[in-house]
Formats: sequence, C-alpha cells, structure tokens
Amino acid sequence: MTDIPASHDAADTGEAATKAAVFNAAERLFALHGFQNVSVRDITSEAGVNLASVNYHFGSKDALLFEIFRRRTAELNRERARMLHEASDNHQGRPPVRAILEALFAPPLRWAAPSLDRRISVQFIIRARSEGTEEMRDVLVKDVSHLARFADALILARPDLPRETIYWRLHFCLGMIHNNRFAEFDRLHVLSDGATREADIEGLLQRMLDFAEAGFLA
Amino acid sequence: MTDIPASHDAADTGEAATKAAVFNAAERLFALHGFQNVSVRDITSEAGVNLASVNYHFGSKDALLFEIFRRRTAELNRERARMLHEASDNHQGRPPVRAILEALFAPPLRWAAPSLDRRISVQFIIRARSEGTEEMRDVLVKDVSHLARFADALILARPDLPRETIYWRLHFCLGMIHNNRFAEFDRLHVLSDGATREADIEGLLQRMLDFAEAGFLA
DNA sequence: TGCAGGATCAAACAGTTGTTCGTCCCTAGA
DNA sequence: TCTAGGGACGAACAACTGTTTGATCCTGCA
Repeated sequence: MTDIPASHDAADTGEAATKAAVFNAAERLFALHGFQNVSVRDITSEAGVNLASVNYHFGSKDALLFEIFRRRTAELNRERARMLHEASDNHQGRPPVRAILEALFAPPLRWAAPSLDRRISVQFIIRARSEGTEEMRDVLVKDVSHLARFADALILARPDLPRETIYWRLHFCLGMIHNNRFAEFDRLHVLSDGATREADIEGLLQRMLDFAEAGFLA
Repeated sequence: MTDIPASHDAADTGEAATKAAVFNAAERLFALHGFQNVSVRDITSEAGVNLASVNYHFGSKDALLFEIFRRRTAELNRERARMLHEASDNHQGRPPVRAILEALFAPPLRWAAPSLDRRISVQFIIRARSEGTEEMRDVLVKDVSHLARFADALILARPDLPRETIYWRLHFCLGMIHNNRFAEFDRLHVLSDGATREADIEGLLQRMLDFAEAGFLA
C-alpha cells in the first residue's frame, strides 16, 4: 500500500496517480480537440494537477503525446494480431478474406462502441494519423511489420491476384476505417436524415465486411 | 493594364499580386505542414511580402484559411457535379454505379497527379477535413447537398438496396479517397517494397473503381 | 503638377505558449 | 524522532503567437 488505490482508469500501470491523470486527460483532450489546439495548461487543468506535472513526468508535451500514441497503437496492433492468429488457427493457416478483414476492422470498431472508454483511444489514434508529429508519422510509415502480416495473409487467401492489387486494396480498407471519425459520422447522419445508426457497431462491422470482401473478390 | 501581368498561378482572379502570393504560399504551407504548424510569419516570409499583408487582405489568419478552403472545395464540388451530370446525360438519366463513382473519385485523383499544382490543393482539402476550424467542419458536415446528389444517383442505380446501405457504402467510398495523403502513400510504398506506383493516376482510379463497384454490387 | 487613397512597410502590442526554477510537502527508511 | 528524496507546488521565464498602429511609398486621376 503505497498511497493510492489502483486506478480504474485505462492508463494505470502502477505509476503515480498524477501521471495517470495527466495521461488520461491529455488523451481525452487531444482526441476531442486536436493536438495543437490543446495546451499543457488545458491538460493539467483538466487533470486537476500542477502545470509542471507534464514536464516532470513525461519530459515534454511532445513526449507525452508520443507515449500515448505508442501505448495505444501497440494495444491496437496486439489485438489485431491476436484476432488474425485466431483466424489462422480456425482455418488451417489459410483464413478466408472475410476473416482477415474482420481481424483488421473489428478491434478499432468494437473499441469505438459509445459506452466504452476506449472510444477516446480510437479517436486519438485516428487523429494521430493526420495530425501527428514527424516522429509519430515516421513510426507509422516505417513500421509496417504489423500490416505486412495482413498483406501476407491476403496474398495467401487470393494467390490469383497480383500482389500490387492486394496492397492497394488493403490500402483502401485502411481508408475505410480511418474515416470513422466523429465529424464524418455526423455528416453521414445529416446526409441520410438519421437513417444511419452509428451505435450499432456489429451491424456496421458487417456492412464494412460485406463491402470490403466484395471488393477483394472482384 | 493595371500593374501586374495576369498571374499564371491558380489563385489569381485579378486581385493584387501580394494577395495572390499570400494565398498560394498559405495553401502550400498549410497542405505540407498542417494549419496550426504554420504561422503568419511563415506564410508572409514564404510569399516574400510584409507580415501585415495577411490581416490587411484577408482580415485574419483563420479567414485566410477559410477562404482557401471555400474556394478549393467549391472547385472540387463543381467538377464532381459536372462529371455526374455528364454521366447522367450519357445514360438516359440513370448512370450505372461505376460512372457515378468515377464522378466522385476522378476529380481529386486527377488533380493529385504529381505534375500538377492542384496536387497541393487536394492535400489541402484532405487536411482540412481533419484539422479544419470548427467553422470549416460545420460547412463540411451541414452542407451535404453536393453529396446528396451522388446518394440519389446511387439509389436510382441500385433501387433494390436499402437506402441506409447506400449511405454507408458512400461513406466507405469517401474514406477510400480521403486516405490518399502523402504519408499514406509512403507507407504503402514501404509495405509493398515499391511495387505500388502512385504516379499512375489512371491505373489507381481503375483500381479504386474496381474495388468500390464490387462493394456496391454485393 | 498636385493630390487622394489604396498598398506596403517596420515596429510594437498584448496574449499565450512550453519549459524551468526554487521551495515546500510528505512519506519511507534509519 | 530525524532525515533524505521523490513529488507537487506557485511563479517566473523567454520565445512565439496573431494582430494593430502609424508612417511611407506609389499609382491613378483631376
């Protein structure tokens, strides 16, 4: 018993309570308002801690940003890899296209369920893709080992297709996911006059799979 | 003969040379480095004009941003509408899915050709979608009249599908386009070990149409 | 030629930014 | 009980932000 009961928050890994509070407040504010639009004072104020906490615990604002990014993307990649591995086991090492795509789509979609805290993390990750630091973009661009596993699985599932075709279509699928931001959903609701219900995550997943699977079988 | 020969630059509409220079420099820097990462001093320095020019000609930095956004999106919407109209004429008012999608995909893709100045404009528009001001996002979210024409055409082309399905799939298609950013292409090149050639715009267009058309016919 | 007025300029403004500096608190170990 | 040290605190720092000001230039028009 140090001083603080284990936090119920996602970021807690046994650190000081202040550090975890900063981490969560920063992730939330970054996800909602963008990186450059959130100041260190906004973060510490939201977290109810001292202004100097960010630099004390993380070194700098950018380092804090990068740590959130690193942790969340690692979690996402791990879950995707787990599902891909599971699909591979269930299909004698050659899962069909739909199962592969499900491993790609399902984790970020399920985390985006309206009731989950992870919803914020997903928005953070999506935002990092376009607004991230040079450092973050470098990681995204150069560390493709995770994506390569999906590409390899797809090549195995559709050996008749040229490899470039596989790569491009994987690229299209990634675009489908990364478009799932708050503002895009809002636009869709306005366009469809409320006919589209974003809350139905599993239904959306099936819609995405229907669309993408058909695209891959073309 | 006022004072300045007609600029060869895209933004020239007969204004002062300084204003056009600011406009173009701002678009370029915003597209490359993001909105918040570019200061008024960066813009005026790049344009070779005085610091006060931005506020004198546009009122404020945000107003300048918004004017670029407004002009470029208007141009894009106009070209898309033109192609959709043309497709409608060519098919007795009921163009097939592929022709509709081509009207949606082709303009931003063709503008993104490596040799064109418009390449910057496309990147600007894509960036505005995620990093834009509240004001800009409001326009994007609430002004769906332009997208509605595409949705209506698709409903006409696939009357057997539920309308929500059409809306969702249109949403997926938009995601495919907006993913075409510099960093995403770089990542794809690394992943495919250079097998994907972004320079082949028409080939990419056909790939996108193959994928999306199949998704719509599912 | 003289003059209005738009355009451009250097300079300064007030506000916000991320970061750092001592100081104080407060608990764990001697 | 005393003390060493990590943690939190208020306060200040220097740099940078967008914007404004007033003077100056220059051109088109009378």
